Amino acid sequence: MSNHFTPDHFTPNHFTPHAAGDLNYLKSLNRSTILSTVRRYPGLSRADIALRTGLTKATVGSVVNVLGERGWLREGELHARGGGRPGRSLYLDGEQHVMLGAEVGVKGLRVVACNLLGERLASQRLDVSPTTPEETAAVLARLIEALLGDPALAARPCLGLGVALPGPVAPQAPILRLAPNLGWVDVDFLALLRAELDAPAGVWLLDNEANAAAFGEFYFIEGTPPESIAYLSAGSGIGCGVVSGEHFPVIPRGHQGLVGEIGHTVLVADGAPCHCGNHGCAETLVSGWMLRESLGVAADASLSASLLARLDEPEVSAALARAGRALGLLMLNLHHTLNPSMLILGGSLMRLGAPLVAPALAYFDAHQNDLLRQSQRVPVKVVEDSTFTAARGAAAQVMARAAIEI
Amino acid sequence: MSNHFTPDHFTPNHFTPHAAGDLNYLKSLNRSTILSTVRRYPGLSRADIALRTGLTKATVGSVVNVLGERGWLREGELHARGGGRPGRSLYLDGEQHVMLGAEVGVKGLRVVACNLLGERLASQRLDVSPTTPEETAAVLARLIEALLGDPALAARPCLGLGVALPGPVAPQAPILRLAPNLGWVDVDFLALLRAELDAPAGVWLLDNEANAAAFGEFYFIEGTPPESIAYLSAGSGIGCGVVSGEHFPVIPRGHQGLVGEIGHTVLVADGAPCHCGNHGCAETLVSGWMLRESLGVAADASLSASLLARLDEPEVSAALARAGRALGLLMLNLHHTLNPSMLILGGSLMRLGAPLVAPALAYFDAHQNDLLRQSQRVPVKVVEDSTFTAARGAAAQVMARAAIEI
DNA sequence: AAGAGTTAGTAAATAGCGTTAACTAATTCT
DNA sequence: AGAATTAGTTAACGCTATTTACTAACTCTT
Repeated sequence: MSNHFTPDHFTPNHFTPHAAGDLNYLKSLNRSTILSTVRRYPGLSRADIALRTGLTKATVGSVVNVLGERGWLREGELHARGGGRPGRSLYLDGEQHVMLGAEVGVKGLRVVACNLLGERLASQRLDVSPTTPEETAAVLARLIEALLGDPALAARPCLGLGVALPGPVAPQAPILRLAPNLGWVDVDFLALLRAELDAPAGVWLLDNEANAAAFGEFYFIEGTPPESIAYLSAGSGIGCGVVSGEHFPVIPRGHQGLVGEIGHTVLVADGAPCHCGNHGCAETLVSGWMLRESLGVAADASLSASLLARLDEPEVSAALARAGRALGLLMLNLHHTLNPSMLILGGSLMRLGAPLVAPALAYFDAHQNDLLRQSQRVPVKVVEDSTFTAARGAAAQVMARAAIEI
Repeated sequence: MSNHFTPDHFTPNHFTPHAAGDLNYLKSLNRSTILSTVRRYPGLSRADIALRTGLTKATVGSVVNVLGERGWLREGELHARGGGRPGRSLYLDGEQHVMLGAEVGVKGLRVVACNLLGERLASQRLDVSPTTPEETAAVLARLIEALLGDPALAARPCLGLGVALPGPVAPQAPILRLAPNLGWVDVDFLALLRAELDAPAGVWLLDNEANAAAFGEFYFIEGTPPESIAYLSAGSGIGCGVVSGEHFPVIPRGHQGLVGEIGHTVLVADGAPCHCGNHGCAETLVSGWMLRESLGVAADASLSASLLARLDEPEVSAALARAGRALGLLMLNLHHTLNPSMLILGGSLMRLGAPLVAPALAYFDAHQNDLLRQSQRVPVKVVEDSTFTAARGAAAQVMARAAIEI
């Protein structure tokens, strides 16, 4: 029978049947659904899960017990609802498996190890700008080895490794297409990494930084899960990842992996030249590289620290306000094209804080049109420190994939 | 067991498991997969289908035979490939079932009846501008009754009725949210229609015009099926529908049904006022209503006929060229946000022909950036006459839904 | 304090799915 | 005419979730 879990790297959990299914598919579908129900609603009992998923108590019971034996679920306290026999609450087990996640950013490398709850167990960072893909893979490999040096961590079963890169990834194969801010083109980064590293068994995945971050924020979100989110990543460049799907979150990627490349939507016809070869892109109005160039911040200096120290210069504060309004406009356009039910702002530019973010939110609020006003204001969440967000998101993708391959 | 086929009106064929599945689900999944394989590749044999879907010959054979008995499939000629026993080719049966589709447009009403091949068996049109929702429903009901007056048509089993409207539809319920160009707000059009019409049994669906058109163009496309398409509908307003998914085409709608509302992306910060209550939207640069207003075409006159007759006026040809370039820019932005693998241009503005379309295509070609140049140019198809495109698309959605409910 | 009532969870029997393996059918090639 | 090859069907089989009946564990009532 055809395999629903072929390692299309880009569909770590894309459960939409792209093929027919057999009984194994059904089994895996239901096991994953149960697992995701516990992830989204920690503390449910077997009976609660049966009610929510539509499966019978018998099915849920047997699946839950298997997942318990394999270290994915643990039982917790008894419910106290009154009535009859109390249900036993179920949780993802944070003490067994781990996933590794890594990010290659324009300004540094990040590596994390997470448990099934998305909690960071350990992390490593190196604030150097990547050079060639080969050298970067070697450095990242050493960083991962350092992380796995912790014997407590190395003793846990590892589900795999996810890597996030600052550029679109081909939808058909785990290959970086183009990273304008690194100067990389068509890089098979996982192969380079594999040459340097044996370490984690399991799935190896590659994704765009914004997609990875979006996935992680959606997958491990606390409270009532939203239908979908968009993670707007504002750093050296501007990108955006979208995730939706309750049990099997999907990242739309499009034909060339360009879904959410809103930094290169043209806002000024024949405007200022952009790194991408076009003119008047959103990145020419708001982005790390544009602020750096226009305000003269050295490549090796911290953009946020430099600019926050110069806030009294009218030129600087005006530039940040202008960039903030452009960001607000991008947020509006995002809602008329990808229309998420929640917007998360992240990326290194968020460290600039209110001088950038306040004008963005104000513009966004002030320019809602009739279409948007028809329904409740879409919530916006700001992640001030997203140092490990993309790396953790890559780890989340590993978990999602592993969960359907159990 | 929970029902995977709950009439979420907006997921006529959204087969992504949003719930666990039982054996019925599996059965329906495979039956639909086989059906869609025949739709996409007419003339395959049972053995071909088995190879393509991964199902066994035994399963395919039994399912195909049932679908034949129920009037969905018919057998055709024998293959002539040499080798062993020739396979018998299979086709969707165009002689049995019909689906009805309707469109309420700013300039008129359209109704069609299609067979399973998407062929138009009959149609009706009425070139009047809709007034109130109630009156429009009554007029449309009479039009549908007129269509069903044909006894040959009325004798066929009908799968249902799909209706397309010029505005975003709520993702949770079949309700029109807002049609700026009709002045309608929160209209339950299917209920109004039901009050006037008993006629077709089966599924009743409601969708946005661009989504419906996109669905139909994708569902009934000839030749090698693309992974995804975007249908850019340029009429009184500018909208866009996206469809992807080989066996179970999905229309992303987003939280408020605003996916693809690119006509209201802001391209000029604080630009000209738009019907939507904002300023500087794409529709202020290219749209039927904007051309009408700026070039002084009466509301009851045909926009394309009027302007084509005035092409020698420099003001008119310059305005069309300007609008065309804006359309080209929108096409570019579309590729950096929704990134379809094929772009189809439709809508009433296409009747303007080369004076509008040529500048659009030229701009699109000339401004491809490095990201787009990384891969093959995305094909663009122009539908000159899209009178019945949306109505047929609505009918296609009915078929897709019916196919999983067999 | 004991029993009724209620809900959680388990166990065994059952119906239905796709697969497997063996078959028949229909063509071409030698 | 027979071997080889491919298409399609049939019956037995293993596995799935369900159904039905049961046991377990609590609260509430009397």
